[in-house]
Amino acid sequence: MSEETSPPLVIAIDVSDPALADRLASLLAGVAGVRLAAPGETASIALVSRDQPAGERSEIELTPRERDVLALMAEGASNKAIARQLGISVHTAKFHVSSLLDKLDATGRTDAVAHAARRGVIHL
Amino acid sequence: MSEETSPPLVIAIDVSDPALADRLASLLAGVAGVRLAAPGETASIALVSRDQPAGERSEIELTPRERDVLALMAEGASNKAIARQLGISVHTAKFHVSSLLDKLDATGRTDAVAHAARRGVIHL
DNA sequence: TTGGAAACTGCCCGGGTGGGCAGGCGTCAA
DNA sequence: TTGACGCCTGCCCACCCGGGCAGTTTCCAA
Repeated sequence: MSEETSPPLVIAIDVSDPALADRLASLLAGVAGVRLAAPGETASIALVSRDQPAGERSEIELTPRERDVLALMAEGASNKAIARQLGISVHTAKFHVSSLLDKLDATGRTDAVAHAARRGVIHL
Repeated sequence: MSEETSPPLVIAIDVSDPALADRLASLLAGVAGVRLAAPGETASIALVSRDQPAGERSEIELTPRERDVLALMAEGASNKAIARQLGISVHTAKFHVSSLLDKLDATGRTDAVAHAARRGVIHL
């Protein structure tokens, strides 16, 4: 073979804005070692849009501790598990969870991680 | 290039595999019109990993009813709420939830929607 | 110094959750 | 016909969850 150091990266463009998608496509077209995925092809890497609709930059303000708790919640951790892994009491874990539900405008922990994921606060 | 027709695209690399992330970074470094986001900077576009762990292309098989229940779970609905909206008993709702926990290999409903989202079974 | 925010802990309690048990029905393929 | 499967229902029970109450400490800014 012609000694490929590594197989070309297959990249999918998953951007709703057509103009931006087009621009990305032409930019990547000239890059060696990269190939754009055919429609329907399973790519290993994707280019995705990351900004909120521009009016909704609702950077929900979470404290460091709340982020810790939120991350564990997204792993399905119970209050007891959160407490153990963070070295705090169950009561404190519940305290943080309660704040999270409040800030994320959620009715329960499942709703909370779903909201957080939707708003880009966490990445699943 | 007499003039910049548009500002450079700020791209974030959000890939867990360090080697792959590195490769992407060096590939993109030489592309005109593209700039890599600084750590913490809010990028408009992100490169994300898209493939399952390669052995686990597990198109998890859910029954139609299970998809209904899963969608409601992702909205934070309780078993009672699921039952009411689907016109079934709470027991049946619990039955479907239980099947979902099993199929999604989750420890609880929060874990279930997180897993489903990660595996692309649902979109948040 | 005073105040506020973050983080932490405790107790109580109604309701939700998850697991186990034991069934029912209709459909569809072997 | 017999089985498998999806879908449905019921009861029991230990445990978890979320909300309310009240309190502590530390740290930082006004």
